[in-house]
Formats: sequence, C-alpha cells, structure tokens
Amino acid sequence: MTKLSIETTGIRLRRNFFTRDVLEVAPDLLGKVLVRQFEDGSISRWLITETEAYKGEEDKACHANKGRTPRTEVMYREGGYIYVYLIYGMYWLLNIVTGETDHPQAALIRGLSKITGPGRVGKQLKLNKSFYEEDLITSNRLWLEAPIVNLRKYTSSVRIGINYAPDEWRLKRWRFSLNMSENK
DNA sequence: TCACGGATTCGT
DNA sequence: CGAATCCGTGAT
Repeated sequence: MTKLSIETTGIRLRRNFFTRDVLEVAPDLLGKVLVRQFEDGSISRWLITETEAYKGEEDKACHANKGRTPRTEVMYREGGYIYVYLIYGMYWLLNIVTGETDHPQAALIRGLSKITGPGRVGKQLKLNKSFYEEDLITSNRLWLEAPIVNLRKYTSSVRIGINYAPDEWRLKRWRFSLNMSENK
C-alpha cells in the first residue's frame, strides 16, 4: 500500500492531452499530478503549480527560435515528450513538449507543490540528459496523472528570465500560476 | 576549434 | 550583486 499525500485518480494523461496548443496545455497542466519513480523504486507525486508557455520559431524567447538544432529537435515532435536542458551549467529544466508535429513548442515546469523554481524542480526530480525525449505516455520513471479534484483558478503574468527578448515577446503573459487560496 | 552566455540559485 | 559550472550555438 502506498500512502499518497497527493490525491490522484491514478489515471495517466494520454497523448491527446499534450497535442493541443501550448497556450491551452500550459495552464491546463496546473493542478495535474506529476509522478516520478526513482531508481530505487520509490514513487513521489507533486501537483504542478507554475508553468510557462514557449511557442514556435517566432517566439524570440523560445529555444526553437533558432530553428531545428540537436537541442530543439524534440520540440518538433508531437506533444507528450520531455525536453530537458542544462542551464547555467548546473540545473536541468523540465519542459513538456506540446502541440502537433512540426509545431515546436513546450511548457516549462517552473514549480510544483513544495518546490518553487524550475532549477529546484529538476534537482528534486533528479533529472539529467537521459530524460531528453522521454515519452510521458509510456515512461516508467516520469509521467502525469489526472487529479481527483481539478484546481482551475490561476493567474497569468510575464515570463521570467527572458529580458533579452524584444517587448513583443517579453511582455506576453504566458506564465501561469495556480492560485491556491482561491482553489480551496 | 573557440568564445559566449543562458527559461537559475545561493551566498555575501 | 556576483559566483558557480557546462555545453549548445554560431562564428572563425
């Protein structure tokens, strides 16, 4: 018997959840249950509390704005795959690829219940390069489940850490934060 | 082959 | 406010 601190239905999210546009999926990821099975077999669950949308080659803040490269290749796949990359030489940031094939886009997981900050998320989940292109639909070490109660109230704000992007993209309110108090 | 800098965090 | 720490990317 596993004692769960997060209430999950145990039902894994399927492909069609992820193949929608990132501007639909990113806020819809809020309140979903992220599950990690570690090497020793132990399983941890968290609620997703904060996400950001990165959409297309036109989005100057999205890594895919450089086109297809070894790093961005996975973003061109259909939704449901993992895009991880090392930032500042020390943090593996977790992204979930969304949309249809050849529409490069992804949702950055910026926060989970009890874990604030994308760098800390990768650290707690013990992510590394081997998670690049992991399939959330079939993976036995990382996947998403539908919660029993779907929390829906959230706030939109500008994305963090992309001051290099021109205003047109820098000012888009594509950061989505679960509003815990209004969801009680 | 080289230099640059980043979707961050932590300590001073 | 600056260091940590590494590799993808674009230029040479």
